[in-house]
This record gives sequence, C-alpha cells and structure tokens, in this order.
Amino acid sequence: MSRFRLQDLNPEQLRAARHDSGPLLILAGAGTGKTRTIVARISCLVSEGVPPSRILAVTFTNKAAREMKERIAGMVDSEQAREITASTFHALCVRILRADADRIGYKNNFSIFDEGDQTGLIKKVIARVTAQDEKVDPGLAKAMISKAKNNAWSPPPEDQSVLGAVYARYQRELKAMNAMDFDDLLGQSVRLLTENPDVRSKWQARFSHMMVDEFQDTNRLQLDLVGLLASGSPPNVCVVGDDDQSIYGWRGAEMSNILEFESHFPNPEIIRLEQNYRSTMPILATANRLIKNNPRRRVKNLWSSVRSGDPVHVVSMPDDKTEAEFVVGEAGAIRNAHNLPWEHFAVIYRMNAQSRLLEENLRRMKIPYRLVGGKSFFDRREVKDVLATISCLVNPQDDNALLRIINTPPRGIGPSTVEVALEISARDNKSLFDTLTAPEFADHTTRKTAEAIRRFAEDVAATRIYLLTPQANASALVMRFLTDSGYFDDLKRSCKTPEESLNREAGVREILNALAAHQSRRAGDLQDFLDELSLNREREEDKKDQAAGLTLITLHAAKGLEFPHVFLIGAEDGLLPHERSKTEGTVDEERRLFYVGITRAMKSLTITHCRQRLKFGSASHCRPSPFLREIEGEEVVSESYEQIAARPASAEEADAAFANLLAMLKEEP
DNA sequence: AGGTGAGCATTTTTT
DNA sequence: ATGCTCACCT
Repeated sequence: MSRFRLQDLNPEQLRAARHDSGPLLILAGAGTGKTRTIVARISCLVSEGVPPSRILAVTFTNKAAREMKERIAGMVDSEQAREITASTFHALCVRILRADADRIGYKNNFSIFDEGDQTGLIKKVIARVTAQDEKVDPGLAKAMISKAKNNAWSPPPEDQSVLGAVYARYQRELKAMNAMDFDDLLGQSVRLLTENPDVRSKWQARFSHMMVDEFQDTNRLQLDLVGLLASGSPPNVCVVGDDDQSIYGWRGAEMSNILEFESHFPNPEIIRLEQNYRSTMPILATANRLIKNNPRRRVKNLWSSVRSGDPVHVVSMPDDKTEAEFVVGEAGAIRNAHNLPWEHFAVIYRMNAQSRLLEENLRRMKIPYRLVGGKSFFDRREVKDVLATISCLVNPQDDNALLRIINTPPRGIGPSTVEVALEISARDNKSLFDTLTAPEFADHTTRKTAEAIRRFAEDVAATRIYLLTPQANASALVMRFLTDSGYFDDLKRSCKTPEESLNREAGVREILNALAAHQSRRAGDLQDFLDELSLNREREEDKKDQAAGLTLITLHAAKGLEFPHVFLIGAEDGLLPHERSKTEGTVDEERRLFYVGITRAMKSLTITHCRQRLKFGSASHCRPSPFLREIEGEEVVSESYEQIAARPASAEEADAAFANLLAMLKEEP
C-alpha cells in the first residue's frame, strides 16, 4: 500500500482528521471515505505525539476491526500500529471483565453464552417458572430480556408478571453458572465501571482518544460505555456514522445516539462527508430523493464528481420466477458485453427466502455464486460438543456446557440423574458440577451412577490440572479426553453414512487445529481461545477462498459493501416496506434499508418488483413498493418486463448472447 | 432413545 | 413451499 498523504483527503475529511481534542461527530454518508478518514485521523494523532497505545478504535464487527487494523498498519509505523487498540465493543468488554469481573460478583473465568445457549436456557427457565397451561414464547422472552438488558433494566422483583419471572430466573441461573450472554458483556461492563471508580479510572487512563465506528448502530449500553471510557475534558470522543443507514433499530440500536449526539457530548465539532467516491450521479440522485422523505434525520446530500452514468432501471415483472430468470440473464448479458468477472455483480433482497429462485437459476446456468448468510460452522453438532467440552474443562460451573456433554457420549449419567441434580442445584443455588460431586449426592443415586459420576468428575479434574499448566498441549489433551470418553465411537455410531462421519470428524479436527494454532501463536490460555471463538464466529463463506462469483445477499448484510452492478429485487409493498414494519411503525427504517441497497451500486442499478409472487406456498398479488414513487425522476427509467422482452435485441445484446453461448459451449467438457 | 408425522408460523441478525 | 417444534410412538 502506498504511503498515506494528507493531501489525498478532501477538505472535510482533512478537517476531521486534523480535529485535535473534544467531541467530534463525523456524519459520513455512504461511500464517502469513512474508514479512510478515521484511519487518517489516527495517523494524525500519532504524528502529533499521542502514544499509539492510548488510542482506541471500536467497531461492531470483527471484520471491521480487522480491516481497520490492516489499514492502520498501512499508514503508520508498524511498531506503532501494533500498539493501537482496534476492537469490537464485545471484545473490549471481555477484556475489561476478564480483568475485574470479580468486583461485581462473577469469577473472572466466566463463560460466554451465545444465542443458542441463551435460547436453551430460556426454554428451560420457562418450563420451570410457568404453569403447565401457560405458554410463553421463548423467542419473545429472549427479545424482551435483551431489550431489558439493553435499557439497563434490572430483573423486576419476582412474580410481577410471567415474563418478569422468566427474566429474573434466567439471570439468576446465568449468574449461578458464572456465565454472561452477549448483552451482559456490555451491561456488566457498564455496571463494573459505574460501581467501581478505580476500575473506571484505570481504563480512562489507559485510553486518551476514542473512536467509534457505525455510531448509528450503538444501543444505550454502548453509548453508556463510550461515556464511561472517554477521557479528557471535554472528552476526546470521535464518532463516525450515518443516521440514514441505521437499519438495526429492531436490535436495540438507538438512532437518538447520533441524532442527539450534542446532548450526550456537548459542543462537538460536526463534520459532514458528502462527496461520494463510489457511485455515479444518477444512483446518488435517486438515493438522495428517496431518503429526503424521512423526517428524523441529519440532512445530507451525496454528490459525485462522476456526473454521468447509466440511468437507474426499474422493471416490473409478472412474477417472481420471471424476476429471477431476468436478473440472472441481465447479469450475464452485462458480464459478457463488458467481459467482467462475476464478482462485480450482486443481487440484493429483503428476505433470505428470496435467494432460492435465484440459486436455482444460477445453478442451472452454471454461474458461480456465493450466498452470504448461511448456517455457521459453529452450529454444527460436533463443533458445539467440542467447544462445550473445552468450556467445561475451563469452567466446570458452566452448567450449560456440562449438560451438553454429561451424557454425550453415554457415561451412565442419564436424564433422571441429571433431573434430580438440576433440582438440587436450583434449590441450593449451586452449580450442577458442584451438586453432582458433593458427597451427599450419592444418597440420591444408585451405586452404579455414583461410580459413573465419580469417574467423570475425576477425568475432568485430571485433564483440567494438565490443561491449566501454561505449557500444556491443550489440543492433545482435549483429544485424549474425547477419545478416552468414547466420544468418537459415539459420533460414528450416530452417523448414517460414512461421509457424514468423516465430515464430522473433520469438524472436530478443525476446532482442535484452531486450538493448536492459537496456542502456538501466543502461548495463550484456553480462555482466550474460547473468547475468540465465541466473539469471532467467522461465517464459512468468509474464510473459504474468495473467488466466489456473483453475490446473493440481504439488504442488511450488504451494508458496508459495494458492487459495480447491483440488482435490487422484490421492491414490493409488503416486502420492501415489510408488512410487519407497517404495523410496527418502522417504515422509515425500511426506507433506510432501501437507501442502503441503492447506495451499494457503483455503476449500474436495476430495481425489480413483481406483480405476483409465491407467498407461503400460494400466489398472491403484489403492488409496487411506495418507495418506487419516491425515487421517480429524470435519471430513473421504468419499464415492464414485457416491454423489454418485446424489444428487438440490439446489436450489442445479440453479440453478447452469442458470446454467452460460445462461453457455455467451451465450459462443457 | 431416537425416529416420525401433524401442526404451525413465516424479516432483517454486527456480537 | 418449507422448515421447525413438539408430541407420541417404536
């Protein structure tokens, strides 16, 4: 990467980079060089003598944190770059909590519950707390608990309402397991820093300048955290975001954090980045026209020095099947006409279910594609088993992990024993492991079961001792624990086909290899490894080789990405403003979603909507999205599929079709 | 225990 | 249409 020069920045970017102290709000429209500006600012701070170790950059995703680190490394001295902290909110919280969680009544080796663990525990709690005839939806309870935590509401005193009781009990059980869910990582960090001025001072002294990316996505706890960590008076907090791209309100993001930034951090400097380096003017004009219709926003107007470009196409389709065929055909035509790689194309949609018809067509046409957002490697059974095993070895109080592995493989500690133990552990407020291993537990079981428990506990304890020595070969120890316990035999037995068995063993190997690699990288302990995995679950499509092809992606997942040629499909009333958003009163957020979609396109943008679509198995009529009315303008061309199909192919298109044919012939062996 | 079928809901998902 | 959950059966 070429050495960065300040002259390369535009005047607003430069002003942001040079801002020295006190709060700074950078309103960075889509494609306006946001990351570039943050990194430039960091580089300025360093050259002005701020020690790099005292600079903190916070992001939402690990990917963003990684990219930021890379770009920083390209800009400042590598020695200094290493000292700069670039981390996600959650990873930062884990660091804070691993050091001092004991100050708020947790042990520092607490476990982190992912959403699967969380749902599992909630279900269990519901079963315990509610009467037989009462029905509580676990999903609803989970959403409510998350909302409560994100607003820093404590569990209400018991038996006010069923949900309140579920929340209270859930939190009690988590605590008993010495575990935190994702929301707790934030909430407990806030509590730790609020209740312990000395801890707070320690962290405030650690960082002198703080940068927050994607500020429009922060929730209440994250805002609190920023306030608690920021140091300097006025605080040196630089936040970057775009309220027009706030699309995670349903997950607790508070747009008011950015809209009312001044009330949280008084007298900030506010800088707008409006020059766009991504899209042509027709695309930007379309986006601007749409987003103007939102009432609560910080007005921005994107512009580009690229004045000309293809018009935005809006095409009306008879049905969703035709839509998929058309989009795939159009992408192929553009590709052939300009000899482009498939990577230049993306199809963006509101719901994952919309990808299916596209996939069918792409497969039929033998077009390579990558589907963003599939199932995670970490949801595989054997991966969960191995991770639960490691968790259990690190923190035996982690009932959740213990429950997963206690009779997998079968050890003679069956459900009835577990049931009894669970009851006693709830009554005595002790962990499952402690309950099972207490001498008096033998009174509740047969001799045989007691012996099985003793053996298991011994195995865990013995492995644990080795494992916790610093130079231990952890992956070998875990491997031996699994083998000795008969895990692999059990795994093989449960597989229908030999391939499946091989596949699952490969999954185990992959985790253990990752563990070995982690240990050789830094003689880290297992805790680090588990933290990294629970906070950094790279999707399979991310880590596999990238030469993937055309991208199929949801509007949400597309935020932050860009593609030369974009197809935005399903722009229908009830789908793009999603039906549910209308009843929930969040149509503005849907408009922002549409805005995000439009601004992903660099060179060409085609928006389609269907007059009919298969919904829940049966055909239903669809009206165009009301947003399509809002984008109408001179650089938007509306047509129907029938008009396009009836038009004689242009010479260019005919050539392209011919080339396409040739290419297909060549690919066939 | 683990498999099968009826019944049911069905947006988006950074950590 | 499809996939998921739960209850009930082998």
